Amino acid sequence: MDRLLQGVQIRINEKLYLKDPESSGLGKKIIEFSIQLINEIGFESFTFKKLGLQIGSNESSIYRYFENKHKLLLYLTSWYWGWMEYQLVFATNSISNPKEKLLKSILIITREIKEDSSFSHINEVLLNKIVINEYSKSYTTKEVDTENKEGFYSIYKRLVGRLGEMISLVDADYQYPTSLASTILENGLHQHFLKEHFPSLTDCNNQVTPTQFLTHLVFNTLNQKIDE
Amino acid sequence: MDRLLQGVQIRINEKLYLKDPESSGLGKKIIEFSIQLINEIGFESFTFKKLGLQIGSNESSIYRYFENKHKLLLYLTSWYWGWMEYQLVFATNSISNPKEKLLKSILIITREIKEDSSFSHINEVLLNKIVINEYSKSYTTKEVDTENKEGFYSIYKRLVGRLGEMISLVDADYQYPTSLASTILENGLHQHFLKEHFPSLTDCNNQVTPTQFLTHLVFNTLNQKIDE
DNA sequence: ATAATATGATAGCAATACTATTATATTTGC
DNA sequence: GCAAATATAATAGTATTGCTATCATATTAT
Repeated sequence: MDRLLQGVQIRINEKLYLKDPESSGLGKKIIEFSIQLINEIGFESFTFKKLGLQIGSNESSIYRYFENKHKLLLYLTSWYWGWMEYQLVFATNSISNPKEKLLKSILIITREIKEDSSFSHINEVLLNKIVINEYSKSYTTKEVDTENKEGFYSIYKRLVGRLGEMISLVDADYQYPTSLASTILENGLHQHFLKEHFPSLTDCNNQVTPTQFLTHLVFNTLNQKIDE
Repeated sequence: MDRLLQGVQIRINEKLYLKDPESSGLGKKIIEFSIQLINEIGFESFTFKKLGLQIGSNESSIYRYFENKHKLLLYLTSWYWGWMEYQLVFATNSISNPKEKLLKSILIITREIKEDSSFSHINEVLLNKIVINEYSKSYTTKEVDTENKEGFYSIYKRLVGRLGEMISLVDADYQYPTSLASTILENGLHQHFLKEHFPSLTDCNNQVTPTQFLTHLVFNTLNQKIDE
């Protein structure tokens, strides 16, 4: 994974930024340290002023890259889903058996990110935590419908689409492939969240992973055995 | 349902308010109109000042009932889950067949609330929409662990517990009853959200309900046929 | 009628979420 | 290597938010 990604750039909707953060040192610092700071203090308390302080830069300079922190969150999460999509396609491309392919996809999507692939200034371990804790805030706003039209969620939607297709390839008669796909994505995050903050609301723990739960759920729903 | 509920009060954690909103006319107005206003403008834009304006009351008076809008949201959503629990217990109490009981429970939990039971100042149709759109904000905060210890989520947790037990009664060997229960609760809301804002991410629509999707999911997962 | 309590009005304060302006670096193009 | 262009920094300012405090005026209870 590592080496290969160095040549790949994840394409983010251009309307999410005023100036491409990948185009300068300051831009990259904004991305790198916003991930750290959001993790530390949470998205609500996070401000451009505090970020400026952290990176020894000025609030006004950050505003030249992003209109506001909401757009920054959309940028970060889009990057995450783009990265996820890349991993998914890369790892499953060569698999022809539909069941095996779906199995692998569920693993990639629902596993915990434990090591930074360190191909860039983006720490995927921390970004994964941000997505677990804050992703829902990016779409539970009054502006969601206009922002959806602007294409701010298109990478995520594409990912759900890919997963839905894989489900249909395993069972063409299954009636809810898209709902099941979105459930895997969303519940994958949610079980990780519960494991951390509400252990009494999940069976996942250090022994049992969200991947196991969801793999069992999906394959039983599709009336398939997991044969290897 | 209607008549009976008039004699029942939903018990909310006392730490969520400074003064019980059920204890006065102003308190009830706060609840009634906060539900309306949050629905109209969204939780982010909602402020006590705006609410005061709506009910012809003063910002400072509202602060005598609730410390802040976050506590108010916790109050409203706790009420919702308490109401849901009441409906669940009431409707399934007399059912002895475990499968039938679970089937009914899934229906109650995942159905759309279409009519106001109008036994009080609380509009359940609007409150259901708030829960769909804003519930995740009540727990995706940096304070979630302390607030959890204070018992602010206890009603929701009890509800997941009840559902998990019902699942185990259908299939005692199933390994993930609690995760499945929390998935039903959470994904029930999420599919409704997707139906409204991201129709391409769900198979649910005017013909297909989240209830159908989740019923199929749960019973297949438990390797059960839905026999009636 | 008086005392207690609830509500309303007003003021004020620190932080947020910006925008605007001007000054100073840094980069680039010739 | 220098001027011009561009990027960043510093400072100031504004409306709004999220409160707290104080005092005045209703309302209710005894």
